[in-house]
Amino acid sequence: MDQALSIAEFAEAFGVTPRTLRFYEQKGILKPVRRGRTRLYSERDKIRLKLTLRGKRLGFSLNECINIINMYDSSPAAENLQLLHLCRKIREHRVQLISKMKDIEETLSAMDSVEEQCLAQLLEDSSVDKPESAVK
Amino acid sequence: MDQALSIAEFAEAFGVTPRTLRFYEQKGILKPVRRGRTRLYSERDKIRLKLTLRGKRLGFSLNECINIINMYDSSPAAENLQLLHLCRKIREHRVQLISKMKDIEETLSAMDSVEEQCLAQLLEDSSVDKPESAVK
DNA sequence: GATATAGTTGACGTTAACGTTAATTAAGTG
DNA sequence: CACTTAATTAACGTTAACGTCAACTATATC
Repeated sequence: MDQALSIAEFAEAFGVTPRTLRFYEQKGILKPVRRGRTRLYSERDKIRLKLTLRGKRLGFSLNECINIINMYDSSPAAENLQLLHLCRKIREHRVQLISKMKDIEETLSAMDSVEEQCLAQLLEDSSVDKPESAVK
Repeated sequence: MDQALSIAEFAEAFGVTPRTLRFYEQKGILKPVRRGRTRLYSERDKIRLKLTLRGKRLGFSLNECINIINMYDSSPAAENLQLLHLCRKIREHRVQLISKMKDIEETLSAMDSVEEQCLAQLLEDSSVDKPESAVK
């Protein structure tokens, strides 16, 4: 199931190009094992790429994505002080995400009202275009 | 209340630079009135800038933001066919936004569990570091 | 053993979204 | 009216995030 994938397969599976994967590797996001010089992508790479792409969809830069990922990665068995630091970063990130959710909610409700007006206008137009149905 | 603002005031009010405002103008997002050559920003510019910045926070490109804004702007008294087109664009955009919301929700719940593990670890550590409280 | 197929490493190119600087101008102030 | 202050245009610079291309290599197949 989680056998290592070649770069083309891995890229295909996530809708990105091989070039993107090499670029992410150089950025430290991915660390595929090598068979000879050829890259082989593992389950861990899969998770990290997933997190990266999700971050990007939400408007975070690659560097921000890296921070987010490292946040998740540093969890198991860390020093006490680092755990506290992690907790603080989590709270900060949560604030950002919740703020983005509010942006989305506002946009959605604005869109709802535009759609409503739009539909109302269409109804009005149709009753004007076909006067018989309005007269009868 | 909604008197026209100079470029510096307007920029300051939104946390952007004058250069950004001129750039957005050239992109067709803003259309400040001129007193002489000096730009004066109106309520309409305010709304359009707000929408633009919100779009950017959600990871949309400037061109996508322009499309979104034009969507809102084309609503009053459009042709029937265009109204239908608008409705479709609204539905498409809604899909994108809801998808982004799911991304956020997933991230939030993942963060919750990381935080939980983090706190559990901290508790465990503290009961090991202070054996008296565990013994007593 | 020639050749087709993937993959690799540079290295330069490109686009979006502004930053920065210079040269000019208009408006207010002592 | 000399001078400061804020604004303007024009033009080149910059950074992130890849795209593109060339030259090379390893493997498999006929």
